[in-house]
Amino acid sequence: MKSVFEDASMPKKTVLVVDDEPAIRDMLTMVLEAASFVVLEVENARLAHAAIIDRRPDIVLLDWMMPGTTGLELLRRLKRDPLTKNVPIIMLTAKAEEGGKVAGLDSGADDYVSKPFSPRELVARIKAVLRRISEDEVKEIIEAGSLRFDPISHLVTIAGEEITLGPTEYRLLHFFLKHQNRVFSRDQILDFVWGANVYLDERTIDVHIRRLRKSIAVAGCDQYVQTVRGAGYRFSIR
Amino acid sequence: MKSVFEDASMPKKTVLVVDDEPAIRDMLTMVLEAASFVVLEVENARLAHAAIIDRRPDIVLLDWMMPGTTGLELLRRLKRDPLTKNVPIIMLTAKAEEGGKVAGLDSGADDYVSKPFSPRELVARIKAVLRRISEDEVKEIIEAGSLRFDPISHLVTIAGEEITLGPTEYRLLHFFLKHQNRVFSRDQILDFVWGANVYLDERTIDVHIRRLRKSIAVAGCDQYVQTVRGAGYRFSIR
DNA sequence: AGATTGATGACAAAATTATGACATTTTTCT
DNA sequence: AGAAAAATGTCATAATTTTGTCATCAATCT
Repeated sequence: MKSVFEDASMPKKTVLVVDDEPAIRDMLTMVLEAASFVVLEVENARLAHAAIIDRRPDIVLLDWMMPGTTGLELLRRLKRDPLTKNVPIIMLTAKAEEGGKVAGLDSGADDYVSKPFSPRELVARIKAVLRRISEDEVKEIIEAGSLRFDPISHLVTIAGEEITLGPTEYRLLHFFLKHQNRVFSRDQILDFVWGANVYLDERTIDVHIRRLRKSIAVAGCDQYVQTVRGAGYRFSIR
Repeated sequence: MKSVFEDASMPKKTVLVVDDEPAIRDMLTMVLEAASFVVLEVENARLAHAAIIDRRPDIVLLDWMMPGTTGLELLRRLKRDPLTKNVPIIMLTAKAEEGGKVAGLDSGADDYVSKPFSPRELVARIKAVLRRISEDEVKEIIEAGSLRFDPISHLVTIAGEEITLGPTEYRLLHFFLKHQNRVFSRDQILDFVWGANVYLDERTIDVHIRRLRKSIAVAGCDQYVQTVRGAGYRFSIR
């Protein structure tokens, strides 16, 4: 499966690079432009905030360590502002410090890449985040058997009957519906539904699977959520 | 910049170094071990072939210029043999000759590094190849007779009917399907399906063979799993 | 026939998944 | 803001499956 971003007909995505060191900005710009992104550079948090509102980048690469307002501070500010809180952000950190990692993700970063990183890895992460985001933007009704999923009205029905789902179960079901007839390991499910770098006990997935099954256990729809021993779970109407 | 990937939790990858010059082998070994690879060394093509089958390295570094069978020749041979053709290979060449480069890649090398190279570059290339390989690993639908094996949905069907397999039988069948019409000793099967350095009673293989046969005993598919007395087992639809 | 090698059924231990309960955290409502 | 309700992540425990070995029987070879 080729990445959607390699499609020349597709408008290029814009990345905002926020880093105080010109050398690093240059490096990132080179890498990202080679990967067909449009790159914007700013050197501090204030300019970053302005650029995000002004230029509406598709994603922001934010350096953790910056003089003045730190990346973390900016991250929090951005996530608080309704105008900017939907812009995906990838944090760049010098070291994989556990503390920083957790703090950053808790504050809403979509992913986290520690320096030094390989260009290939960075680009892959960016694309992964963008893919996740753009997938969520697809609002089309999905039907599977007697189950009907309507992302627009945020309504799930089985044989006409409305079903109530918690936020997580809703996302989980949406994910499954978008990728039917395919096994996913718990790891993958975690990545896609919860987001990268979320550390949860693998067993927690089981619990959510159970909750989802319970919720859609009407007309036997819970059978669509299938356990594949030793591999993970699969959604299939057969 | 420091080394990029240092994940102690990952099982170490094994690199086979094929080069006739001891000095170069030593150098490579040092570099690779520093990067947490397990290194195997051999000095010629014949030994290389044996080592690949025997030790199953995750990747091979192959010198272009060698007395006797050249690297290119070995590369072609490896890519022709179904048993070895999936092992990723990086060619090492003395100079970046355009011609050689093209020939090597055309013959199936996964990447190409020209000497002299920086240790960091070499390690980066190796990791890049390993990542690429593991990403698009074996998710191809395989059909044999009325049997259909779909790794994507993790589904095995015979004449349309779904078959249930335990994890081990599933892997065993997958292995057989990828290497049809070829006898494997129990030792080899153990290595391929259970993984190297796993000690199990040889008779256990028999039991799993039987379980696999029983599971696919629909439309006579169990006959595909053939006993080769004194040698091992073979999967063949004839 | 005697010796080897493979096939099978039975088991108990090990591994994996399902579930119900609970403490917290987040959201919603008043 | 404060109370009430909903949602979440973890556990401990139960329910299922899977797996490695054995003991025994069958087939093949010398």
